[in-house]
Amino acid sequence: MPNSTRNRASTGNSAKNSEKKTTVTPSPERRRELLSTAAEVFAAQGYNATTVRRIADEAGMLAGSLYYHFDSKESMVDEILSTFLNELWAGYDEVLGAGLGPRDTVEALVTESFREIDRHRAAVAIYQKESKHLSTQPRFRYLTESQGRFERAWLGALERGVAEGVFRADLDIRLAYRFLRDTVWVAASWYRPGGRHSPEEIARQYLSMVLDGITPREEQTRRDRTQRET
Amino acid sequence: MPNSTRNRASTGNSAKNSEKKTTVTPSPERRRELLSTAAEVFAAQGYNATTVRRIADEAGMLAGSLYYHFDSKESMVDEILSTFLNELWAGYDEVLGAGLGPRDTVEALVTESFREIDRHRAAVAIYQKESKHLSTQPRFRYLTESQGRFERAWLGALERGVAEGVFRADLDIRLAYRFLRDTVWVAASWYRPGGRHSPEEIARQYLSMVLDGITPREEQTRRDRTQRET
DNA sequence: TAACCTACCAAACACTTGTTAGGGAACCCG
DNA sequence: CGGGTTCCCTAACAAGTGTTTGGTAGGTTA
Repeated sequence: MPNSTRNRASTGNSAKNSEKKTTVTPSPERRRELLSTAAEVFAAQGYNATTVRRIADEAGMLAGSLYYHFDSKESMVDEILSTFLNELWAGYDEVLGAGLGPRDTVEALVTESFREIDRHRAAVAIYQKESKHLSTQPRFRYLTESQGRFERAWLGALERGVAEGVFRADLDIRLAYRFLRDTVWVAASWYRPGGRHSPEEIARQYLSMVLDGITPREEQTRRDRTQRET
Repeated sequence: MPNSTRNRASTGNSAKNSEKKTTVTPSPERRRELLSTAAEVFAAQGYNATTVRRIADEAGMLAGSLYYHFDSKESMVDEILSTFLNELWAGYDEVLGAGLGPRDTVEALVTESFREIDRHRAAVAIYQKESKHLSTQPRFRYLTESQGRFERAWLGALERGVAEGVFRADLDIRLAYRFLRDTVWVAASWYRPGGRHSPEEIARQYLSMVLDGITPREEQTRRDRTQRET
């Protein structure tokens, strides 16, 4: 594995820089197609349990043919996860740069997260299951970095919220952060695009539970009681 | 894999029943020790990514020696998960049979869950990551069944709660169920026994967020405002 | 037509995987 | 002492793994 002889330079190109680019140039559209099916299989079976033969099978070709488009199985997850995280942070940065208040920030982040789950369900599922032990490899260091940005963004919003009195003062901030983070992302394990609820609808419900709890508030109690008496 | 010849019957026992019991009898304590380290590795690396050589290494022995105690890698996860689920349901059944009201039931289930996480952190982590694709195999059908009991228990408590007015009437019950279930069990991914918070303490915080939300309620707002003005 | 490029196949290679077979050291029991 | 049991090691096997190599059908270009 470490000393895999770099080949495919048989046409005798410039021998100076050992660029990763192969001499052939697969079409980016086909790459995306294959990555999409690969992501689906990874998400369903788990990364390690998925054989490249299975991916090829799902794509209607043989195992070796995948290596015309990608240079390793690892590169596939890498590309799946990194493109997902790039799009995710594009959305997040927009929210974080909008100068919203803490509560609006939290709401916007949650909503944006569910939109990303809607768009990248498979990638999110992979991220959840595999990021922990993938991030130990230097190649996937960006996973750890992303997690750090994630934490700072959420913790910041929560802290400001507590300071401004829009969030409860008796919250354990770090616990609340993990609570929010987890509740949002685990949805990828059961969410199916095109189902009964739109991402925005699910976000609304989640926010309602997280912000106000599942027990009735004063006003709601009064209103419900009135309704029940009629 | 399908036609692995059943051996180890060379001593010529009664040839009638093909019992799984081997002729040798490893000590149950040693089994538990090995299962504990195996669970730790499974939880950290994932089941498929974990080699039996790695487990043996962690246990200070060689790969083949594990097969004196267990007859397959699959048997190890099986035993880890089933003993965990047995203990879990012992606790759950006690709660469910206590005749509590819906809210007390939910509180007791959550608290019990965190106690189980405290005791079986590794097993819970494995259950989360692997149960989905393990449950497709007939050997692990009990995982699916357990999930069904799980769902009925939670949904029942939630429905009764809504009917009695102790939970909000506008809840999407199934969404709330998944919300509760996930928020509780994902804690196993970051929880470390012996940390700052006891299981009961974490359960209290979680319940506080789930039941009352993270925004201040009327009374709290008033009290906090008073405190801040002093 | 000839040269070339894209996208795949067929077949293998090197390695890792779970698992097995036989043996042997330490210990208990008679 | 001698037989038996417990627990592990050494050494291998067969299947499966990711990956590479060379080839080739079909389309495009000149």
